[in-house]
Amino acid sequence: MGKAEDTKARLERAALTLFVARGVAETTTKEIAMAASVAEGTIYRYFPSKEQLALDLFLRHHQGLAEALTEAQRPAKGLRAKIEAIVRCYCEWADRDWTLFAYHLLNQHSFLIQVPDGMANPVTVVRDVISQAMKAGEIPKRNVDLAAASAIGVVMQAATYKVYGRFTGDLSDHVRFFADAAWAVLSVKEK
Amino acid sequence: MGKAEDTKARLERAALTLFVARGVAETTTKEIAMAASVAEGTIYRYFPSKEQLALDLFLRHHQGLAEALTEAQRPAKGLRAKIEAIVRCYCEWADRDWTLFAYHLLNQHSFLIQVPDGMANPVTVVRDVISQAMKAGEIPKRNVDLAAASAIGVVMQAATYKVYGRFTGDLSDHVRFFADAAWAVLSVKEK
DNA sequence: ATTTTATAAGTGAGTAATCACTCAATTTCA
DNA sequence: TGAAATTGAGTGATTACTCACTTATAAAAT
Repeated sequence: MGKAEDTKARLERAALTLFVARGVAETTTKEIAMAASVAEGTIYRYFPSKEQLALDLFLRHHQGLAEALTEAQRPAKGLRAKIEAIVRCYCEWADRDWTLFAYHLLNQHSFLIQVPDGMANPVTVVRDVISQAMKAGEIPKRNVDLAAASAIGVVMQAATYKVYGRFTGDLSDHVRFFADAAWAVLSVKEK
Repeated sequence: MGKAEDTKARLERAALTLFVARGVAETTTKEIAMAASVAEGTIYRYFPSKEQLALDLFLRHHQGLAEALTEAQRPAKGLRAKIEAIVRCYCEWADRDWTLFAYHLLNQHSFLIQVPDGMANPVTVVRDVISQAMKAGEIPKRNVDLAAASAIGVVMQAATYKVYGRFTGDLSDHVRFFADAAWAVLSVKEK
């Protein structure tokens, strides 16, 4: 890794850690610089602004996750298998870089509206899979967004609880449960 | 309503609306005052600081919701009925004052650690109900926090989607589905 | 090899703007 | 008429960002 790239990576990691620990607005450029062992001015050699740095970090993870989920579910046949593939991929992303994952999870509200049109999107991937399965008659037809939200919530709220420290250990340890639970949610029948 | 109480209520409502629309850190005291049609200084006759105002709003809803959930589930017999009572109560709170609800939902990260020990807590209520049901053998035994997170996620993620505008209409319209889905999550068997 | 030159990387004091909060003066109203 | 409520200009502190300058790196010329 070149010197410049190393500096940029150090800045991103320092910012990430602070953003998760104290929030984006509450983190100062001086703190980021100190944590990365550079002067404040150096930040602006690599990023046009603090906000852009924060957005870059978000979008990179957002797009990367979306593409990984797309690839993960593609070879799987049938909704049940696709769900498991998606859940496994998601949990592995979370466990691989928990700080980045937590940052993405905690700051969706701020950045989701700034996702460029056409950029790969984790939510869309899941929605499309569910929509297909409804058309194919694999699960009961209902409001797709509602069903997707509830199914996704099964995993995301567990991840959120881990961020809050309410439970510990790898998310991946619970892939089977999450997949079964999401499947159960989507299979709920109108009575 | 007295004049002072009216001013205080207007300030709270103005702050709430702005906090949801733009975030707490991004909302200035000047904006809050303008939205409430008072001078900036008036804020400080009713609240010691902007942060305390934000915390007050959060804690009042947090505690109110926890107490309502406790009452709602008490008379219900059996987990299935308790779940439905909890879900219905939660959705009604959301629909009754959506701005306050959205504020609470979007700012848990910042305020949850500041909840005083012993204060009624929505999460604890649900956790206890699930824990009881596991002990009673109504549902399979597993990590209570994990199960609670996934069950709660079914409803909370749907609420989050509504905040993002991904779907519209009252949450209460889907109580039956949420309850069925949460029940299905908790009933998932180890294989 | 040594010096010169060019470019990239890094620095940190300084700047302009913002913002939460104060307080002396004014208005409201019982 | 006195207490309570309100006002808004003022204050001190903070902060994102700039920029003139220094240092490191490497290529080119001698």
